Amino acid sequence: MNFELLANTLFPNINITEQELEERFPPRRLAEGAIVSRMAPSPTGFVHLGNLVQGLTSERLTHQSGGVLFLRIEDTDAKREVAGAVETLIESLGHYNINFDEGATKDGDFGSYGPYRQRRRKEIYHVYAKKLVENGMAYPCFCTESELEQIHMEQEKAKANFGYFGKWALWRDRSYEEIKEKLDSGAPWVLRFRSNGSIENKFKFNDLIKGQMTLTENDIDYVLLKSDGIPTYHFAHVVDDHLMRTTHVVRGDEWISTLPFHIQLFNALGFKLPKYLHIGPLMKMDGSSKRKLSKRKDPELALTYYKSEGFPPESVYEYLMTILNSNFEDWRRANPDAPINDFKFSSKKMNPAGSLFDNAKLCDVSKNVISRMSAEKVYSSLVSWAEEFDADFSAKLKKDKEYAIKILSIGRGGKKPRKDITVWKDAKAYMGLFYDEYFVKTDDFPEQFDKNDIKNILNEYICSDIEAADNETWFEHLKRIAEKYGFSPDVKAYKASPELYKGHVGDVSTFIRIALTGKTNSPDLFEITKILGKERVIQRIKTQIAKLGQ
RNA sequence: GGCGACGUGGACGAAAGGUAAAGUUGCCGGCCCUUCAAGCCGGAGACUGUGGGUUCGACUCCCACCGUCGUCACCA
Repeated sequence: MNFELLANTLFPNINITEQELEERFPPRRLAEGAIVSRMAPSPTGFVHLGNLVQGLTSERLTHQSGGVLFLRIEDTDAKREVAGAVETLIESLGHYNINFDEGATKDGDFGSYGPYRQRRRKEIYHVYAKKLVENGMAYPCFCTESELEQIHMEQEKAKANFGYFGKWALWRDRSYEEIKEKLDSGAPWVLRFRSNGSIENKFKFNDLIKGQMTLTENDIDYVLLKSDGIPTYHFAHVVDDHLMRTTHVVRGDEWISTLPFHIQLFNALGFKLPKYLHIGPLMKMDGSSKRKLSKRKDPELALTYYKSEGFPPESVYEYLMTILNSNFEDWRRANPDAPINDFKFSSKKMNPAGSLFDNAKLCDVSKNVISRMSAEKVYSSLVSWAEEFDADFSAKLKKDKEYAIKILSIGRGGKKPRKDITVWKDAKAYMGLFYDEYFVKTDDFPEQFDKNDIKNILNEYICSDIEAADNETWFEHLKRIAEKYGFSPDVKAYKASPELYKGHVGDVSTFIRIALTGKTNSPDLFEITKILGKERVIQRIKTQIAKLGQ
C-alpha cells in the first residue's frame, strides 16, 4: 500500500505543515514548574458540579504555580450544542472565581494558542490526520452504522470483546483501489487509528491523583475523524493539548479507560505526554446504593441549583475544597479568616476515590462562611440573590439599607459569630420579624403556663422601660417582672427548687420573645427591641395580649 | 462479559510498616443560660470489605475473593 498516495487522496488540500504549526504555537515561556492546564467542556449549556470540581482543581494548580489556565470549547458534537452555552459557562465559573487567562470568550477568542473552539480547528487536525495516514497509522473506514451494530451483535454472540479491532476491523487492510472506488462513489467515511497494541500487554502509568495504575494496551481502531471531518474527543484532545502546550490534564476518571489510546496517539504523533490528574466522580446516595450524580435525576448537580437556593459561591467553593484536599479543613480551622487562595492546594492531597456529596456538610460550611462575612457583605450578597429570586424581598432590603444592615449585624463579628443563615433562601424567614409584612407567628406559648400570667407579664413589660440604657438594665426589669408574678429571677434558684416558682426568668423572656418575634428562638431580645423601636414593640405585644384574651 | 479504579465509624477523610486508628460533619446527652439553630464539655459509632500470605510488627506490601463505581459510540 502506498500510504502517501492514500494520504493525498484523502486530504488533497492541506496547505499548512506540521513545522509551521509548531512555530505558530511555540512552547510557552514560563517559569520552571509553572503549570498549564485547561477546562475543556462541551457547550451543552449545562454547567455542573463536576465542571466546577475540575475547574477549581485546574485553576488552583495553574495560578498557584504562576502558570496559565485556558478555556477550550469542545464543540465537536454539533448535535449537543446549545446557543449561549459559552457565555453561561464563563459566567457560572466566574461566579466561583474561576477566571481564564486565555481561551474562548463570549463571541471570540483571547490568546495566541487558538482558535479555542475545536470546530474552528478542523484544518489543524487534518494536518496530523494526514501525517498518520502517511505513516500507515490511520486509514479510512466506510462501515455504516448498521454494519457497526452488526459487528457489535456478533461480538456479543461470540462473547468476544466489543470494538473495532482484529478481524472485526473490516477496512483495516483494504487495498488502495477498493478505498478509491468507495471514495469515488461518494460514500461517507471516518478515519480510524491503526492500533498496534495488544490487550496481552500491560504497562504502568503514573497518574497524579490515582498513583500508579496498571493499564492494558489499546487494540481498538478508534475513530479519529468523524464523517464530517471533525475529530472525536480523543484526537482533538491529543492535538490540542500538544499545540496549546498543556502540561497537566485534569479530567474525570471516566477517561481512564481510553487513556491507553490517548497515550498511543501521543506517541504516534511524536508528542510529549502531559501529566494526568483523573478525578473520581461525585456520588450520591440513592436508596442504599451509591451512584454517580446524574444530570437527569439530581437537580443538585447543576450549578444553577446552588445559586437559586442561595448558597454563596464561597460556601460551595469551600465545601468542594474540603472534598478535594483532605488537609483543607485543618487549614481552615487554623486560619478562619484567611483568604481562601492562601491555602496551598496540592494534587497529592486529592482522594483517588469518588466521594459522596454531603448536603449536611455543605450547609455547615455555608453557615460558617456566612457567619464570617461582614454585615455589609452579607447585605450585598443577599440583595443580589434576592434581585434574581425574590424581587419583593429585594425591594424591601434596598428601601432601607441601614435598617437591613442593623438586622444583619446582630451577633456578627467577634470570635464566635452567630450562625443563623445557611442559605440566602433562609434569610427572609430569619429577618422577617423585622418587617411587619413578613412577620409571622410560627410558635405557640408553652402550654404549662397560665394564660393570665402571660398576659400580665406582657402588660407589665410594655409599661416598663423597654428601651433601657443597656442590656443589663433591661434584664433587671425583666427579673423584677418575673419576681412579681411568681417566676424566679434566678434560673439556678429555680432549678434547685422548682416547686417554689411558676417558672423562671428564661420563661418570662420566652413570652416576650414569642410575642415579639413569633418564634421561640431568635437573636438577643434587647438587640431586637432596639431595632424594632418602642412603638412597634408595644404594638406587637398589645396585639398578642388581645389574642390571648379571646 | 472484558478492562480499570476504588473499599478506614452514617458522611468526608488522617495515619506514606511501629504505642489507645486523627480531625471534620451528622446523631445523642450535659453544661452555660434571657431563646437557640450559637458556644463549651462529653458520649455512642471502625475487629480499617473478606480470606490468606510476607514481617518481630500490616490500614499501609503481595495474592485471591467479594462489593461499589466507571468504561467498552462517527458523546464528550
